[in-house]
Amino acid sequence: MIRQTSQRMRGRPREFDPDEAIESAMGVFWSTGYHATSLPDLLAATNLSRGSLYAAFGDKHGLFLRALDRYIADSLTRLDAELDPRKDALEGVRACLARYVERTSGAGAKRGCLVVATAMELGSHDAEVEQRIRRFFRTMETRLTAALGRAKSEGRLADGIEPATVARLLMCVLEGMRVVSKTNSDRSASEAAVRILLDRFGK
Amino acid sequence: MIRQTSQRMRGRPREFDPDEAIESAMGVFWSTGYHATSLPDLLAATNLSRGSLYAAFGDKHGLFLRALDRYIADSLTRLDAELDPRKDALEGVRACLARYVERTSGAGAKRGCLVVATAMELGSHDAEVEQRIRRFFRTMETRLTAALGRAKSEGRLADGIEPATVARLLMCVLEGMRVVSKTNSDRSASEAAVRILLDRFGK
DNA sequence: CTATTTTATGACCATATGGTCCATAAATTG
DNA sequence: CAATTTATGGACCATATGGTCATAAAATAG
Repeated sequence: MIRQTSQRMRGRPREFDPDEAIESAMGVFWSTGYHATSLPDLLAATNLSRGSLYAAFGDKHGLFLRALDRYIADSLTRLDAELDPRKDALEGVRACLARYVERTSGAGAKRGCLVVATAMELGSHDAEVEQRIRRFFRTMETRLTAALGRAKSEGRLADGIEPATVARLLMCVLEGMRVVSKTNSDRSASEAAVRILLDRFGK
Repeated sequence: MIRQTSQRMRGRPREFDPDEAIESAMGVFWSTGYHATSLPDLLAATNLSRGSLYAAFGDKHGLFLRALDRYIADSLTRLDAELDPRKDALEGVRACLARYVERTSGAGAKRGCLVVATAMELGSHDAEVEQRIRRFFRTMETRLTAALGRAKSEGRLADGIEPATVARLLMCVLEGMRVVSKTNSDRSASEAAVRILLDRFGK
């Protein structure tokens, strides 16, 4: 079933790129949600026939998991770039907040976030999904805590501010922005809300 | 179709209480989501036959709207009680935050929030739903702004803190808690996050 | 070349879906 | 009582659903 694309294999070669298919499927699930996405939707987006899709990914759920994994990996890659230990820690956190403001403003805002949508739609009904979401949130919170810990050791955090506590607060703020922006993508309000946080917790 | 239960009507009287049916339907939509809830699910929860349900509520979507309206009304009732102008404003905000911490902790946390789930699942695909969610968020933010405005005029807010900005921040924090708590209902983390906010913005 | 292995295609399937309809029951009115 | 109005339950319907399978096509091995 799984094969190395780099090496010459026996049978008829695959005519599509599985990564591209996952990327396309991710887009549909992202804008439409899991249950509201039908097989025909996925076939149209990926340009696959039913048989090919099932042979490659097992079923709709399997494909969804792959798409979710890709979305999460992309998110963490961006987060890692921003919170790179070689860069200024507080500046990294600031960049991260700025990105969320950016993503939840204007036209693209209404698309929301695949992780948040999935957490709400399947969170407590699908163990495989739940585990992935939990792990993602935990990882993100851990990275934020680490960055804030560095900021603190550099004396850049206001007195009495605990990195872990602020990290949890930021998690709520960031994921909350994705919810609120579904019906209100006013950029300046988000910017002000984020600025007030940095003003009060940094120094 | 719509009739006054208080007044005597001509034909056979209804054998069920529509409000109870809406309440039951709300429960199912709340734990299961819109698309994942089937007609049989709703019939079982409400103890109605198909005919009765369709006669009373039009269709699944109509019933959902009624359930959503009820959920929103309940939420705003609680919010109003907490932010009652006759009570201490900052204390009211504190109570509101405490209630969200409560709701997102322990066993019941994983049920999430019907508004947040709906915003993510149907937000940008269903105009009637979107309007309701937008209005709810707008109302909630307005009430928080008003309460914070009162707190400020009583000198209970830290210097340079804008009520509208904090209200938006609180919106994100509160709705974000509902997302994060789907996979992590650790109470103490939420408590600490909320406390840090009150410590820094109140006085 | 033939045999083998793998993929692609789309017809096909069983079932679940939301929604409609109607015969019957039950209550009210005159 | 008869007539009227409404509610009920469930049979029924068209369609959409996720999923399977037989066959054809393309590549390699010998």
